Amino acid sequence: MLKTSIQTEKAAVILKLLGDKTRLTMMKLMDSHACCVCEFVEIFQFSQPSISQHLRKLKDLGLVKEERKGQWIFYSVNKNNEYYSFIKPILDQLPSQDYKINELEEKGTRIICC
Amino acid sequence: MLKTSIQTEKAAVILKLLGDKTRLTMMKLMDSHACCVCEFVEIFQFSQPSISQHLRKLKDLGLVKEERKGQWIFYSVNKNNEYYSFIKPILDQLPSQDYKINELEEKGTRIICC
DNA sequence: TTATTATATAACTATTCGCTTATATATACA
DNA sequence: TGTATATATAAGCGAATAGTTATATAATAA
Repeated sequence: MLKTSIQTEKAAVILKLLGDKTRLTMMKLMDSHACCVCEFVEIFQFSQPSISQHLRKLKDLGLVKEERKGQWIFYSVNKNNEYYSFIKPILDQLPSQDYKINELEEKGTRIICC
Repeated sequence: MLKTSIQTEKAAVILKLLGDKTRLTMMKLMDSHACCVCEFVEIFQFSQPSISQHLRKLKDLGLVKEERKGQWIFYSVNKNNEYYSFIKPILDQLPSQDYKINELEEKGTRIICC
């Protein structure tokens, strides 16, 4: 059953997290692709700790999940999270970021593991 | 025609504004009622300037509109704004705040003008 | 006119935020 | 084992945020 309501306070916390261009773009990307930290570093041109800290915040709220594959840790949107139905309509309205993945592939820096 | 996409940067700015419990609650209220500053002061128990500043931010983005009626200025969600279709699904998932209006009416502090 | 009420703006402050660099941890590989 | 690669954490710093108080502006009422 679709969740139709969410605590206002929780909603505000989630929206604040999504209210950062970097995190919002990451979420849009991770909604359709599992990505690792080094890919985000390449895409956003921020330091690796900066990317890790963004992911940490998203993970702390349960919005993303991580899966280690060898030396890499792949992050993706946690679609089993109870708030996924809240954020999905938001992500769906955002322009696709797939071209960023394509750019990685063209540069040969896309990580495809296992 | 429904707008199905929004610039990522603009979306982030809007979500950041909505990512504050006070503003988010105000937006939910104003989606169904026109409210004036003094009512919000009563509801949230913040100073009048604090409320005015929140409304100013929402107005600067075009998310709300104002209408002066005598000594009061009534604020409501601007449903003609190009981003309304972006925020509407968010507001719709939030719990109703109508009880706050009811409380004002019971206390006799609800402003109904003209 | 003068006083009152409603709202806006300015200035200030404590806290939060998002980045940085430095360092620690964990895995892969020679 | 030692070295390189990937990621996480800690500490620090400047900018942004959300509240406050003081003051200005605008409409109403006496």
